Amino acid sequence: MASLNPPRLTPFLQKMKSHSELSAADEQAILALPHEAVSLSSGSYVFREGARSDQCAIMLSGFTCKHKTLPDGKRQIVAIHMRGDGMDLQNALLVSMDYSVQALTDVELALIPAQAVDSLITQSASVAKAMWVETLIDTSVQREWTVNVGSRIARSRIAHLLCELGIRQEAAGLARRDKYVLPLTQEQIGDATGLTAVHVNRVLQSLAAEGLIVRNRRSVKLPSWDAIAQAGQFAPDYLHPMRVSV
Amino acid sequence: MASLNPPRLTPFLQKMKSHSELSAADEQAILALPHEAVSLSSGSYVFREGARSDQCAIMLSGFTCKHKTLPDGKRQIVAIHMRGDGMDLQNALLVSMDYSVQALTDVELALIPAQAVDSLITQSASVAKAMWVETLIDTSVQREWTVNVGSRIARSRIAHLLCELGIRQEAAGLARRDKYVLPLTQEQIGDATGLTAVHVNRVLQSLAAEGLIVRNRRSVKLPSWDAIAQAGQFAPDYLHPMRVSV
DNA sequence: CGTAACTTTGATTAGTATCAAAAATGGTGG
DNA sequence: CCACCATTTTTGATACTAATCAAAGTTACG
Repeated sequence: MASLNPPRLTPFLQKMKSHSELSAADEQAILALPHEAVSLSSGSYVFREGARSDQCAIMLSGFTCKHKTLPDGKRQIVAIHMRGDGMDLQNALLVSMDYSVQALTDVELALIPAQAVDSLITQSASVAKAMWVETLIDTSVQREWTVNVGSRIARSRIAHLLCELGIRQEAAGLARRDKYVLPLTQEQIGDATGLTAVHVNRVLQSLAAEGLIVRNRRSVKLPSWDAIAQAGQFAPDYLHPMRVSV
Repeated sequence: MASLNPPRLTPFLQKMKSHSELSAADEQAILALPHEAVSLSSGSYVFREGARSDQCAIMLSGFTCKHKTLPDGKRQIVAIHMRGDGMDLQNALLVSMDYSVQALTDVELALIPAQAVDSLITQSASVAKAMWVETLIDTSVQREWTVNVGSRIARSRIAHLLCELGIRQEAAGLARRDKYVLPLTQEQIGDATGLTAVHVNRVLQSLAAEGLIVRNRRSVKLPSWDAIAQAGQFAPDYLHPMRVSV
């Protein structure tokens, strides 16, 4: 189960270290967390709404999203996860999940027994704090998503999402903020921004016409960061200590 | 500064105990947190966007909201707080705030030096976990707010908000879920749901005409819980271990 | 009692959803 | 490597929800 060579959890550790001080012992303990590496193909579910899980998941590669489905069939994507992100750390402590996690691309992730996380944070106060900070940042990002879908017009919502994905991919060492692989279909962009796929398509075309984005298959270029950031009212503070290091 | 008689932090402790096991020593330690009780009048600010604070706040009475202001002047309320809620516990660990906290009514709150919270969680792993759970629940609520403004029509958004406020006031021992004081103006309901005050007014009138709500000054009655819950697609699971105990 | 804040009403417009279908793309098996 | 099928993107026409603008009532409050 555990596998230390190569240390799979390194991306997660890096992210933790970007905002928290960890001792060498803490780092070792995190890397030594027992886990199972799992590969899933695009579209498959990591967790399903309402299920109970005793595992925490950490993204190793690819992209997943968290989404909730409404009685009328609508579906809202509430978060996107990429390399280094921990998902459902709360399974270490909580209850049943009120959302699903689905693979947006082929993904690899590490599944950690929730109990192992629980005992680690019991042992180490600094790891516990670091995990807490992870959650605090998640909350902060979630607040900004609420703002995005609640207060911005379609054009800004989409621009904002594109900026966030750029910054986060850059922070994760996956790409440059102004040129990256967009892991979402237009339908999914709609689910994340509270718009229909048709309208997303029209907005993307208009952004392209203005030269704010250049689309090429599944990748986007953002020729002028300032321009797209302004269109999206994007201010990266809410991503917090997610330092950009490329 | 500290004041143990009467123990002001009891509502907060109760909320923590509703989801986490705490030893007698932990309970004492929480109640003994040094703090200053502060009264603010409606409209005044507890924290301001961008400021840095070295204090955590706990609601003792009244209502506050968290909101973010956009460059175009729009404002999105992203959370509402009431008795027992801890706000900005993250100040124990983090950085600058990317939102403001404003009193919706006259409020009393306890201000705790962030450093005191930090040292408490360093000492007690179980308190640290309980604080973490608080944050996890906040995130869960925030996800549901994202869904609310992102995926629901106006009528459902408002109904959902009314249900949440009812359940939470009931859980906090402030009122019954089906009859409580609504601490928001229609403008503020609009800011929380991503609608204009004018439209909120019209939707409230239509909900009243259907008999789903009965308005009387600042209080609401919800004659049929099932009906309003259905209108709002309200499923309380996202509030998690917030047990209802009246 | 007077004023500011809040709620309500009416008329019009703008933004986005909806519906339907065609075009393009991507992956798969023969 | 091509043909085929499913998925995704694109286009067009229309409907509708909610925003906007403006102003009149109403309520709360000092």
